[in-house]
Amino acid sequence: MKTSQILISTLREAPADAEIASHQLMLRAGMVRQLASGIYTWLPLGLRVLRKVEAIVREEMDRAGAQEIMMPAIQPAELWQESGRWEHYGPELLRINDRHNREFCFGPTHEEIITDLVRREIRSYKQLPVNFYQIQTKFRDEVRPRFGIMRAREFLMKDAYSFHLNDESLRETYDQMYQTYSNIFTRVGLNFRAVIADSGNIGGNKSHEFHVLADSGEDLIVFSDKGDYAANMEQAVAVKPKEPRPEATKTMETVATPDQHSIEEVSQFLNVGTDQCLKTLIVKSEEDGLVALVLRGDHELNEIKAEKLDGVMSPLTFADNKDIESALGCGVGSIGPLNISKNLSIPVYVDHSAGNVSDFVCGTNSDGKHLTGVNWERDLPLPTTVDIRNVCAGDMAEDGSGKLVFARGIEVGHIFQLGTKYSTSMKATCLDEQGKATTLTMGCYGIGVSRIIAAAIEQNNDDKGIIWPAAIAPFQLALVPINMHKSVRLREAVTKFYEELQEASIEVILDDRRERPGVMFADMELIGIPHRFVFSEKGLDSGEIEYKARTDTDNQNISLETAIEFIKERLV
RNA sequence: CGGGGCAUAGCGCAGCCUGGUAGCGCAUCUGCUUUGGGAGCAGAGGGUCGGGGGUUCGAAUCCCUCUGCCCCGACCA
Repeated sequence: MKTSQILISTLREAPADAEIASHQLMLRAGMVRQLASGIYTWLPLGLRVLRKVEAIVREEMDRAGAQEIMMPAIQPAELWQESGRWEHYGPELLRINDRHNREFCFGPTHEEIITDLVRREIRSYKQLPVNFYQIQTKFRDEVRPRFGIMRAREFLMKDAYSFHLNDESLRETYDQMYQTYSNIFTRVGLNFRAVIADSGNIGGNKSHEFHVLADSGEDLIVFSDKGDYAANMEQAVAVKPKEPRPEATKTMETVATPDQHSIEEVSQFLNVGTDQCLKTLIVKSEEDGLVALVLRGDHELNEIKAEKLDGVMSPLTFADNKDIESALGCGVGSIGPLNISKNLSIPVYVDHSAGNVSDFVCGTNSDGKHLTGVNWERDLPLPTTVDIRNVCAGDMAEDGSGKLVFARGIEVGHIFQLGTKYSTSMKATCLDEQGKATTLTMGCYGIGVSRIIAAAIEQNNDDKGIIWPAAIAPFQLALVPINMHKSVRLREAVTKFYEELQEASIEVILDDRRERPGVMFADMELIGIPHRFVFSEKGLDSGEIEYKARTDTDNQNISLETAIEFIKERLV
């Protein structure tokens, strides 16, 4: 390809809207252009990258025995009503009506469609297991699209759905997909990590997210500094403290704490650590009542964990000030666990760590005073403790292999053992060996194909621009001739070399624009081509051309004779 | 959904406070010169100042309204 044949639309300055590196560079390098919030056009260069990623995903999925299909982007409401998600999915689901005023949606995911297909087409256990996938445009009307292609509303996704007669078969395919995903992200050239993820509401199911590690990542992931344990923040288990609770040494006293509300204020006022204070959060229960959650003052509530507790409303909803005033007779800053279950008969859940503090400070359920020297079991009963907090850096990993460290990640893949959630509601069955109708069990596996590109740039860029991993670069090699228009000899030598490279199936882009060298260098670096040859009159005299990898700091001269061999070695 | 900000040429911005026929840099086009890290000179084109309404002799500028885009937040006891 020559630059005269492909749109090179580079920008010297980043558009003011773009914040993070990948967004700025994709715009500056002419990979994408925004049409509306979260909706992008892919320009020729960007599309070449997208197709590369797609090809890798497709190859690995095919290798794993999955079958490619393509389902409609527009889906009828009936199927979503059948699964129950027409009501539950919320405003992220873009709903549309056709000319007959029938209801449809633009697919944010395809469980309903594939389940409908499979219940019609798959009759016998002999056809199982089966794994269908597609690479297709999705639309999710995100609360807040941001960071360009990273969190777009319209985006390209690979989604796969497997169907099985039993859980054992599901686990096999799940493990295979885990391996396939690792292969894909390794081939793309990403530094990634698989982490344990939220397994949803269906018990016993497993889920892993694949995260590309990057400081700009929206997700917080934690992993063991020594072992294999890795999880996302929502899911990371805060283990129960091993050491026993210290003995009580103080007597319980009520102290005046005028106008001290937050944990910070109270701990400073009383000159005790925040880890010696307990905070009591009041959330709504399923039956329109209240539930108390008790945490150490220095710990954060994990809402995902909390909303799974018996009786707690899901999604987690904090009680508002009015409810608290009327139920407890005090402001939010003065709540304490003492007598709360006895007097108000609301359930109390105590976090493991909070249950392990002695001589603690807490609210009294009346404004202007707090209790000090409070101790579990002596002053109030300690219920069975639960895990309802976010882990902290330095906590012990769940598998005991080491201490937890934090990193930021960009979620590029998610695999999930769905179970029978959709096959039950949509009655997807097939006949087993005994000729009996059996509900299928299901797995689903997603990859954010377009997001991979943003993630790759986040991990690979410098002040000059993008540095593509070789596997997804739009071109492998840039040919930059200097003053080609002034020298017939140079033009002929470059053209001959270019044709030889094409013969050798090397993906080369020849910069045949009549630009000054600096412009061509800057553009090829911004676009992120991994390798570069420079041709000049001077070099031809000695039969040499200049080579520089995108990541090199210096040029090296190599013989034109051996240049093709030279580059071939570097492209393997 | 709540809060904040922005909207002037393809991109980046100034002008607005204090109303008087719209400007800078880059990019684009033409010519000449130049040619190893985003060239120089000369010239040219390109704007319903996001839309609508109002005030005024006169609105990019003041007022109202709508729309779009960006950012932050949605863990507080």
